[in-house]
Amino acid sequence: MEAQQTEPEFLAGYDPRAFDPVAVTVDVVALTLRADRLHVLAVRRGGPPYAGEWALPGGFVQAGRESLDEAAGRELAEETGLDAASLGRVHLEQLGSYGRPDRDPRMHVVSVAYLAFAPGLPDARAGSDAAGADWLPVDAVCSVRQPETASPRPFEQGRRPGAHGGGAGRRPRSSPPDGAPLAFDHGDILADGLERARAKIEYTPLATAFLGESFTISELRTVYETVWGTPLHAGNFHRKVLSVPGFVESTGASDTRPGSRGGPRARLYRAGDATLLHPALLRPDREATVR
Amino acid sequence: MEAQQTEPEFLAGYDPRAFDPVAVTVDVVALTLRADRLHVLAVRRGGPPYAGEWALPGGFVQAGRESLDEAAGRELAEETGLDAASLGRVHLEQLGSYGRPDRDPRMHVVSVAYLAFAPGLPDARAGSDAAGADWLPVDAVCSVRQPETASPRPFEQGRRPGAHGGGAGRRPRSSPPDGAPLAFDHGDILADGLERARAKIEYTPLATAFLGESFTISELRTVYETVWGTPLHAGNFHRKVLSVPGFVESTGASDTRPGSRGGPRARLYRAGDATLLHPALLRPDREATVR
DNA sequence: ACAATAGTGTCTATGAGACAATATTCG
DNA sequence: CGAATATTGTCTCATAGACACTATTGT
Repeated sequence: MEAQQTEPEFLAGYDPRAFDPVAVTVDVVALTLRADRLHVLAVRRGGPPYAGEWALPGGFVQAGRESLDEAAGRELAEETGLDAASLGRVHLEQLGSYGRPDRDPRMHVVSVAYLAFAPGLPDARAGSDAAGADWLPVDAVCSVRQPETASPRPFEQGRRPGAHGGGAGRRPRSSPPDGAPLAFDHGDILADGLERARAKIEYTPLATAFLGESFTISELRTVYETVWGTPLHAGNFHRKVLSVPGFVESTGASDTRPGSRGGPRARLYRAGDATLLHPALLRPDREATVR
Repeated sequence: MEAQQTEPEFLAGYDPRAFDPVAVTVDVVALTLRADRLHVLAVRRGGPPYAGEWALPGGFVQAGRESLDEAAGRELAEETGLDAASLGRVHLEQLGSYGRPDRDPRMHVVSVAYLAFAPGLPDARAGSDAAGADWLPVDAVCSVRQPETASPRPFEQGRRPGAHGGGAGRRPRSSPPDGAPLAFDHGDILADGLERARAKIEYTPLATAFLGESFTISELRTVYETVWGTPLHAGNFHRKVLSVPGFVESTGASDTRPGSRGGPRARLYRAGDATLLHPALLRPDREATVR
C-alpha cells in the first residue's frame, strides 16, 4: 500500500479478506402498544449462541447488497410479516452501534441497532433462523428504569460484563429481578432504545406512529403516559397538543364508541405535517434528572 | 447450523470467514474553535482511494481487540498527538453509522462515526497512513447549511465571498459548490455532526468542552454564537447561564485582560456538575424550522 | 341518577427576550 | 474622555401546570 499506484490499479489488487474479520449485524428495538402496555418485538433464538433465549430481532448485513437502513427494514419485515405498505407506517431510525469485542462469543460482531415505533400489528411470526417471535411487555424483559433513576448517560459503551459488575455499576446489568434477560447485550440496547423513545416523543410528533391513521387526543395521551410511565393531566395535555402547530389536524369525524365507560364522543385527529414540535412537550419531573 | 449441538461444540466449529466480509471503520468528526471559527480535524489521504483528498480521520477497527469507543479515541489520539490526559478533556460520543454498500469503492465498509468537542489543541499531525492532518474551517469544507433554509439572519458566519448558497436537494451530495469536498461520504457525516453539535449544546453543558479549564461567560457565549451561527444577546445570555443549575460554577478569579478592547474584567467560571441543562438554552428562530 | 370522559376557562408561577442602566477598563 | 464590554435591573409576553367547570354519553 506504500508504492504509488493509480486508483484502478489499487482497487484491482485489493483483497477484501486481508484483515481480521469483523461481522456487522443490525438489531431492531421495535416498540408497540398492546393493551396500554409497551411491548418489544423479540425472537427466541433457534441456535447457538444463546439458543432458546430471547433476543432482539436482527441479523447479518448482506455485504455489498444493502444499506444499514435497508437491512433493518428487512429484518423487521421478516419478523413481523408486514408488507412494504404496512411497513411504511412504521417509524424506523438508527439508534446506535455496539461493538465491544466480547459481546458475541463467536467473534467480534458490531451491531447497528435500530429503533422502530409501530402501530398495533398482527402477531409476530418467526423469521428464518428463529424458533419463535413475539411481542413481550418491556417491563417483563427489562427493569423499567423510570427516567428519574436513569441518569442520562454521556455514552458509555465500553464496560465489560462479569469483571466487577455485581454491585454498584452505573448501568444495572440487563436482567433485573423480574423477567428473562435478553441475549448478548440486547438488554442494554433495549434500555437505550427506551430512553431514546422517551426523549424523542418530547420534541417530535412520533408518538402518533404508535397509533392508527386517525386517533383521539386521549389515545395520544395514553401513548405518552405509557412510554413515559407517568400519568398526565388530561385537560392540559389536550390543550397543549392542539396548540402545537402541525402536531395533529382534525379529521371531521368523531369516535365511534370503542369500549369506553361513558363520556362524549371524542373528535378524531390525524398526524399533522410537523417534523418537530415547538414548543416541545415536557416530561414531568425533569428537575430531578438534571444533575 | 441446523443440527442440534452444544454451544461449545458450535463455537469450536465456527468459521469467522464463512460470510461475505464487511469492514468496519470509525471516523471522527472532531470540532474545535480557533480564532472564533469552527474547525474540523481532517487528514489528507496518503493512498487510494481518494488519494490526496481530505477526509475525516479514521481507520479500521482492530478486530477482537478494541471497542468502538476505544477505536475512536485511538484514531483521535493518533491524529492529534494528544496523550491520554489531554484526551480526557475531550468529549467523544457516537454520532451514527453509515453503511451504504457503495460508499467505499474497495468493498462494503460500515463506518461508525464519532463526534468530538475539543478545546484549543496544538496543530494536528499526520497519522500512520495519512499524508497530512490539519484543522480546517468547517465552512471551507462543507456548505454551512444553516439550520433554517429561510429567514434572513443578520449574522452569517458561513459564507465565503464568491460562493453561492446551497441548491435544492435536501442533502446536497457531499461536495457543495464552495470549498473542497471530503472523500467518501464524509461531507454527509460532517453535516450530521454539525447538526448534532448544534442540538447538543442546547440541552447539555458540552459547550464548555470547547473551552479551557476556566472561562468567562463571554467566551462561552462565543461558543454558542459560533456553533449556532447566530448572535446572542449578551445580557440575557449571561443571566440565563448563571440561572441554570449546575451549568457553570464560579472560580474566585477574574479575567487577566486578554486582548480585549476595554471593559471590566470578566469573572471566571468552570464547568459545573450538571449533565443536562434544565431549562435548556433555546436556539433563536426555531419557529421557522418547525415544519 | 351517577360515573366517567371530552373539552374549555381561569389563574399563577416561571422563564425568555427586549431594552435600559450602571460600572469598569482600554485606547 | 469615549468606546467597548461585564453585569444587573425591569418590563412584557408566552407557556406550563393546577384547578375548576360544563357538556355528553354509558350503565
